[in-house]
Amino acid sequence: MADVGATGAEIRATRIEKAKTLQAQGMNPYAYRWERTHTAAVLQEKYAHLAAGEAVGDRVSVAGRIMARRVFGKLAFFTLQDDSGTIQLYLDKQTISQGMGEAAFADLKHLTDVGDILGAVGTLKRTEKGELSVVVESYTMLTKSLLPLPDKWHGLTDVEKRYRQRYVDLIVNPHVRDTFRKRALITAAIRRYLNEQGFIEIETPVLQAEAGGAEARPFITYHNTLEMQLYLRIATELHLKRLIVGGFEKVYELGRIFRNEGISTKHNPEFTSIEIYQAYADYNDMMTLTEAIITTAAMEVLGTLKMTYQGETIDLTPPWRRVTMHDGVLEATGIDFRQLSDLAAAKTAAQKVGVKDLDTCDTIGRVLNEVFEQTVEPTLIQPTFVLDYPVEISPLAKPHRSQPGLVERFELFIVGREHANSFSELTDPLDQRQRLEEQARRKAAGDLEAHSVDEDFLTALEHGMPPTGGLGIGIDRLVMLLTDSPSIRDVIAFPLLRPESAGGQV
RNA sequence: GGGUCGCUAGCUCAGCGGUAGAGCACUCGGCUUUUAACCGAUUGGUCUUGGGUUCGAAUCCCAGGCGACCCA
Repeated sequence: MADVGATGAEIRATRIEKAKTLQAQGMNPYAYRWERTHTAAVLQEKYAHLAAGEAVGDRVSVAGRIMARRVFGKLAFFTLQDDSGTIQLYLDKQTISQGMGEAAFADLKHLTDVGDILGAVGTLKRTEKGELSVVVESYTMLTKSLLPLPDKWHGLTDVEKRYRQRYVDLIVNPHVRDTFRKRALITAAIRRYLNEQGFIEIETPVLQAEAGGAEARPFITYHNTLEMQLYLRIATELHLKRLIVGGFEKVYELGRIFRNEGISTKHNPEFTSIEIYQAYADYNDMMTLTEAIITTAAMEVLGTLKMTYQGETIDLTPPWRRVTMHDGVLEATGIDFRQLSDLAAAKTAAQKVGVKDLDTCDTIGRVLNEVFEQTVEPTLIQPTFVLDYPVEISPLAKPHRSQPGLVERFELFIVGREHANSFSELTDPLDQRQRLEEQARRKAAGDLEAHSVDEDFLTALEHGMPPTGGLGIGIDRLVMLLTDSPSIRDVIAFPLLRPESAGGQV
């Protein structure tokens, strides 16, 4: 193995040789199991009291990946990383020779690399420099790594490589593992809270004959035996409502949604939402529930409701501000849409305050929404419920009990982004049919995101759905908020990327 | 969809018309208290792909690929 170079291929070849050498010495470089007594974090805590230079005879067994090697003539220090943290291995020639024979220390120097997964048995001591260490009596190669890890100091920073090779990102960037641990804590805390409140989680179909429940373009797939086109769900709404019709009074589903739309720092084609439906409740109850869920999640991972996101201070302490869409727009622009009854006048007023892209707005309500999105949304940094949306952009929401032309709907905004969407659900089957048929007309006229008519859903409503409050929360955005992550790709383990080999290789 | 920027050694980056560079990693030698260990010696490249301009292209031009950011 003399004269090896340092290209990736050469490093790999060298390591394969090392694995063969280990094998020839009777050590399987791909072991079956390891009996571990302690994780790194448990050791660090249990022996926190050891003073520098102090040693104890307790024999422990650890395992993990070698993240750093500092090798001297007859002494070496390895940093071993496991799921819980890191622990230093103190490897001196004399101790290892006693445990494993004369050649063991030289083998350690020549046959192990950063990246290998090692098991080690030994006693504990805190070195004179203050690092808790396992004084190794014997070690075992558990897995020989063939590929080098990124630069130990700079790590892996290339975002494309981080997403494409997330396993490397996770090995060398500890905060990435933290983010996904927190994501798991958040979803677990939300489920625990809802279960305690008497909600049950029911899984509804991902494959659907009609993709309904939201304004979005679906993914299309094909079932061979049925010989039919199917859609991946764009929402869980219409099936969860069927369950309310069926007599469940508190249901939810936390799961994957698919929308065939653009990719950005805030959008991944598959993402996770939770939708929650509660019989005999309205959107006011849902606001309280939203506050409870998000504060529960925040306390779980942050332990406080006062937090920062990308340098901005956010206070999640309820109750959160509530403002109607009309009042929000009036505040931001001086335009009072309640005084406007003419589409052209509404557009003129909107243009006057710098709102663009009004061409497709064919009703005053849609103009209002456009003005809201462009002038108010980005300013809603602290948690804010925006209430009472135009009926034409809310085809599944119940008409407002006192405001004609509006529905009982709110969206929650934090750091200028939508985090939740909720209605007093529309339960009148005839009104619902009219609204969906209007959507179907828009779809026929070329609106790719318009709702489709789901006849079975309408039939369910005709059997009678109790008054119901519904709520959807975007889990990825919530995790972004609570982990201070700037991009949705930071909270999705394997975000969708175009394959490197795709396209016009000549 | 439009604009801007990026892609050079395993990793992080220089080089911007004249023989392809550094640090870390790798390999070899030395070293029993390191933690970005240190000292010494090597080694490592289809400069994202394809065209073009030029005596000469990593560098300039055109087109493609992949990504990042901003805008829609």
